[in-house]
Amino acid sequence: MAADPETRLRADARRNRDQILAAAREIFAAQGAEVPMEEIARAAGVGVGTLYRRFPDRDALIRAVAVDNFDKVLKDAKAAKDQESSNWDALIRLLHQSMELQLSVQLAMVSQRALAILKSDPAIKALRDDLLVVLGDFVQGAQAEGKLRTDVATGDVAMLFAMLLRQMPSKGKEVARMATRRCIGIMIDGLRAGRNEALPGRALTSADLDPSG
Amino acid sequence: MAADPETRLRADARRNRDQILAAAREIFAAQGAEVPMEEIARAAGVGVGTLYRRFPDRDALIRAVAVDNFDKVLKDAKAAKDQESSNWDALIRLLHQSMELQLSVQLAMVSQRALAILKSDPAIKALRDDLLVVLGDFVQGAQAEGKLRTDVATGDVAMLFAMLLRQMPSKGKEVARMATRRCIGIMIDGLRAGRNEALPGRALTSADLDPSG
Amino acid sequence: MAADPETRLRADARRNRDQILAAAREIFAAQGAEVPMEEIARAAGVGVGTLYRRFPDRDALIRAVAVDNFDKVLKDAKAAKDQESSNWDALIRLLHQSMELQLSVQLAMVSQRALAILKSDPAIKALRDDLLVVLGDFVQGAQAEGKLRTDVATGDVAMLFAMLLRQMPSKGKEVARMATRRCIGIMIDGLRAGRNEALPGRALTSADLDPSG
Amino acid sequence: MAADPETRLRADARRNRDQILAAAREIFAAQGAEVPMEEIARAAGVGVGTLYRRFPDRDALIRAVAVDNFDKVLKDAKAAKDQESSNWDALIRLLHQSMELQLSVQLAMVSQRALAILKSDPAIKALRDDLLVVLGDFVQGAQAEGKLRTDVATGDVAMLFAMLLRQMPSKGKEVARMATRRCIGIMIDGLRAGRNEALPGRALTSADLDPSG
DNA sequence: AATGAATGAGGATTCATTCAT
DNA sequence: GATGAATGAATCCTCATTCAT
Repeated sequence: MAADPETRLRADARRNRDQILAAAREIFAAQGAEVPMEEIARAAGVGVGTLYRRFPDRDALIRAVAVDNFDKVLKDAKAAKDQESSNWDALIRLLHQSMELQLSVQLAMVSQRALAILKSDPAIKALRDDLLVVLGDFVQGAQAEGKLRTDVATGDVAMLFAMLLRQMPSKGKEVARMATRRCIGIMIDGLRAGRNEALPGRALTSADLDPSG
Repeated sequence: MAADPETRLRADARRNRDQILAAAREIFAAQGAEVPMEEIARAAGVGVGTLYRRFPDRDALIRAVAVDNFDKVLKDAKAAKDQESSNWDALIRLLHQSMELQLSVQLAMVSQRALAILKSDPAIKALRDDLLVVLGDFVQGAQAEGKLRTDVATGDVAMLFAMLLRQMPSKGKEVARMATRRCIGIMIDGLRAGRNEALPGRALTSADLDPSG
Repeated sequence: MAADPETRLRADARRNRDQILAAAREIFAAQGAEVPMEEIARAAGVGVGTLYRRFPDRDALIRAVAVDNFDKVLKDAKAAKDQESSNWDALIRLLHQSMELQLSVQLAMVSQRALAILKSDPAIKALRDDLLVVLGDFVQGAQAEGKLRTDVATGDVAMLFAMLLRQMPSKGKEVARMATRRCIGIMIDGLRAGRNEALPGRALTSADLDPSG
Repeated sequence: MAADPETRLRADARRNRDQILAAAREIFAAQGAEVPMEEIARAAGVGVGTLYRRFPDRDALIRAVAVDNFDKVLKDAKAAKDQESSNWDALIRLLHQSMELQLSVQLAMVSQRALAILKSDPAIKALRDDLLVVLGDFVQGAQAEGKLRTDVATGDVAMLFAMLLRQMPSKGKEVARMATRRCIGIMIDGLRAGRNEALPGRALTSADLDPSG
């Protein structure tokens, strides 16, 4: 008798949490991270009070959305590693999937505030570090395979990756989608080993991405 | 006695206007378009009242910054056309210069609000259209020269261009600068005529960029 | 479960709304329609936020006060019609009651801004039209009774009425009250059928009051 | 050589002062006393700086407009006294002229702020006192002549007078003008000696008008 | 636990007044 | 003296967060 109601509540609570997270992701992606909390609550079909019960303040919500999404990227990356036959293919697959992830990670880019929040969250940092490790494996592996140009490093690829994680400004969803795909294609061709101009500077490593400097 | 609307008592007034515009550009670029007006005024070394005398509201300021910057990009593009020996070189130069312009055009991408404002300003629209024409010339010219892959069109290049017009999130200015340069290099290699994979979809034209759809 | 838009959680909400309206009426009457919103909120014993939750902006508040008051005048007029034995008596009663209503309708006269707002509100227009109809009945009835001079029409009486709906500037409430009563008495004597000088111009109708010309 | 430039300047200065005063009167009458100083300056065809040189602040300007106008009313009253054959006629003439003065004295009524300012100005107080003396003479004289009802006193008439000094809200200038004239006519009929109902309270004297209580 | 009303601090904007030209 | 640019205090309004129901 005591266990059930609790389980029951948990189910409700989780549903609420998920709805809020989903609504927040969508709205953040569409309008940036500065939307009124009330609007997010409305989109999630709950009252503001409920939203605040789950996420003590806006920062917590932003963090939660970000964790949720980094998590997805990481899962995708790992899946790519497992399922693709070469590192180069895994890398290409990941770049292509980035398109699907636009709605999420772009958060960090769209809002200075969000960026500041994310930088300081250990959970997010951990996920990000994990992701960079996986990406680093891809890069080294693909270079070993002779597919990826050798004058780039993990940081370079991450940068390209980050660049893609934005919404393309264009006529409509269709075009935006195609545009992203084509940009990815061009980038991949630019990354391919073989006939390339020398790049300026030095290869960028994961360490270069740390925004704490 | 004042010859044009840009003379007279403008010793200080013009100076103030320029300072405000410069401060706004920098701050918008660094922190997005939602910074307190007072902060911009402070950065410009004037009182809020002065800021509002020059620009009736935030929208007007955003517009002015955008016009100012599109104007610079366009001037750069024309200079590239005049001074470079081939269209391919002009295109490369323009892509590289885009780095310098990050602080400006990114405005439109960083803030939904800014984007909405810019879309509706005829002056900005005109500048943008001009820019697309110049870019279109480069693209066709460079393809005629055999330097640019022929399965891309103006819209593709504009998209890459737009993608670059953001601030790279990274350790410091130095790294960010290098990162951008390297991304540009990779993109250029991806654009080079010759040995490339087929791109998905169809070549994007200027028309595909029109956000009115 | 909420039956109409005026029930539910309105124990406090409705109380607040009423307090705000009452405070606004009093303050508008005393100091004009330009008082800081904060002062109104304070007088109503609520925070500004609450005021703004109920009335999206100052205009809405002015409108609400005006509607509230026109409503009262109209109710009074209808009561006079029902309870007085003659139209002349009803008219006199209404003129006298106007004194009680000073605090309200004068709004429209005291502030250009308020006037502009009221002119454009359909709800207020409707109430005003209703009031003019009732007044018109009084006028015609009283003339038929031989009590009201026949060279006046509804518009004339409405004008006198409007003139009374102001605060008399004078030593104190007592005197102001008496002054109004005496002015009404003088006007009534001036309106009485019988021994009068001819009035200039033509009788003013309801149509002459329409400020849309 | 020394005298002339000074006289010359005086002429200019006076012209400016008069233009400002005229503009202020018109604008105050039309829009109330809260219009931006800049608007008044513009209407007067001078810069704000000049306005402020003549009138140290808004209050001073309001005071000056009021003095100017009370002065006119007083002159009119004295002229009426001299030129009309009876006190009753002089009183009637004054009431009628009140229409012409609407644009001015209404100042005091339209704005609480203006009222407060006027109350505290000795020059205005003196003019007002003078006016009340003249009006008192009219009243007593007309009662002696058997034309004015004897249950009214100066204060009553001043109240009626004050009531008229507002802009009538109506279709247009024509109608407003006629409405005022007709209201005056009705009031005069109400004031006429003879066949009247008893008024409530007691006759109001000049002392009752003193707003300092 | 869910809801939405209340609060008030924060940021936008206006305008009286001052001051350099 | 005249002008209009600059200043900043005052007021409007929004929205994050808290709390009574």
